[in-house]
Amino acid sequence: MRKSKDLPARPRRAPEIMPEALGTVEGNVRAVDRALALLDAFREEDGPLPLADLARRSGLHLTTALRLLGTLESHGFVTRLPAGGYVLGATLLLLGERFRRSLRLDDHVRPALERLRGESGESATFFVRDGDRRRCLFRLESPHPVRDFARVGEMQPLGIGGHGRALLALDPPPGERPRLPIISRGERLQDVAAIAAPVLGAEGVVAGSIGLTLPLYRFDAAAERLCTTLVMQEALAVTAALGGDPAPIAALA
Amino acid sequence: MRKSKDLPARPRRAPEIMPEALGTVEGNVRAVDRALALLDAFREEDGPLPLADLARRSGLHLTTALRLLGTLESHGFVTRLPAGGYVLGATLLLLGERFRRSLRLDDHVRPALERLRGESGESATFFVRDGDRRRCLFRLESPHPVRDFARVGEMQPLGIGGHGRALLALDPPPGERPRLPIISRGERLQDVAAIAAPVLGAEGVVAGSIGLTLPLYRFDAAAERLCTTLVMQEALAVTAALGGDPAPIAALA
DNA sequence: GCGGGTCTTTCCGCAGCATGGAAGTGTGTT
DNA sequence: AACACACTTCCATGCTGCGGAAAGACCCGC
Repeated sequence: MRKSKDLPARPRRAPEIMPEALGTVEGNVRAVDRALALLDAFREEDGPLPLADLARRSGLHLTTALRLLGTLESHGFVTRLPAGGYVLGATLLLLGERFRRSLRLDDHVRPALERLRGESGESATFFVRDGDRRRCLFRLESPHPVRDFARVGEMQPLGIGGHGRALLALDPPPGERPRLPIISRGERLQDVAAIAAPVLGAEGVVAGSIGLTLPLYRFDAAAERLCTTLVMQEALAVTAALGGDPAPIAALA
Repeated sequence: MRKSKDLPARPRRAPEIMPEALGTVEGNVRAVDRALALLDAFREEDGPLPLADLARRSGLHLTTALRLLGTLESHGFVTRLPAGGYVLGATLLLLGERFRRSLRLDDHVRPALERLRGESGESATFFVRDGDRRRCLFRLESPHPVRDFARVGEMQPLGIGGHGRALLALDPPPGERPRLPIISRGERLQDVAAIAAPVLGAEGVVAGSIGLTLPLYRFDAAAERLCTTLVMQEALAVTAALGGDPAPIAALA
């Protein structure tokens, strides 16, 4: 028995992946794929979307979109307005919070961000690595009328920008030795400065990156001194709170 | 043609709804229903869940759960940990924020909550009506070590508790005339006080309810005076900011 | 080491389900 | 009125998701 062992190694799945007219990935349940595509069709700023728009955006037949939306609605993933049109549903808020909570960062990160913003008056943000990018997990807006923009949940590139470099700072390319906190001036976004430092978790891996962002014109020598101090202080504090070892961070200060 | 018109009116769908062993609602796409049930299977505090647990909780066959989770994963709705087990995925955070943003309340409600908490030192919360219940949309935690609990996204009953009554205060039962803000002492939760007032949107309908909650033992006469003032002030301010008419609220002060 | 347990994954034939065309209803516009 | 458009219902078809079976992976305790 265990004949499969004797057979020559064979690809796990049919290798002839056809060119795929639609975005349906091999091995996925089509109906679910399409339903999730409908959720993705809600882009940033649009209000209620009519059925026809949603069907068009997701490339689905009207009938199909209607049926899927009905199912999504019965679970609270979308809401159908009496006036007509669909919006995202409240269940997403619940699950989104549940996701964030499952990372167990709220308790320590949120207060740290509040201290940062409180003492600097600038926007405070926390990113985590997500694959080969980074994702904004927490964000407190500066009270200033002029400020940069970023949204919770958003993805940004790794390796560039204050947080983008901070997340990699503890595994630098050979020969380099970054200084913490990372200071970026107009690096990813023009006219925006960022001061960021990595945070270590209990397992010794980088848990995320904490920092401040502000318009470049406000980032004078005094602001730099203040932000540098504050960010390092909180990076060390959060690391300690998470049970991590502050030494690798302090070593690069 | 159109023979159906000549037939006697018949129920739109087969009326013999079978007892439904599973929770699959009539007229829904089964595969999607099940996939969403899997997401719901992630309850509050549990860490990574193995496939078998998820299948059990949602009443699905192992094979089915595996397939659906694969699809969910490819859209970032769940993440499979290298160590084994599934957790909710980051896409939910994005969509959850997008949902909240679609209500267009952030800009005015969040700063108001910050002022409330700043001046009172207690937890500030904003609820909206959701069907015949209410849902916590925003929440800022008090810095006090002793405080009540509530989570963003959570549902609570209408008609009871400070916010539960505030949401109904402008459509009172005949003969009653509630006073604003609503003050609740240990009404829904023992030992918790709540001070809440409704907020009106541009259409003249109740947009939500804003208020403070604190442990009852801290709610003395001085605290009551302060909280009452603050909550009314912010309820009026947010109403004005949303383009609503403050008069109905002020009239009940 | 062996054997029993649980969890995970692949494979595959069948049935039932999701699919999309067609036609119906309804609302607003010319 | 006639049209255009958005939404909804109905239904036959054939494809797709289903779950049984079995193999693999890994953990135990003996």
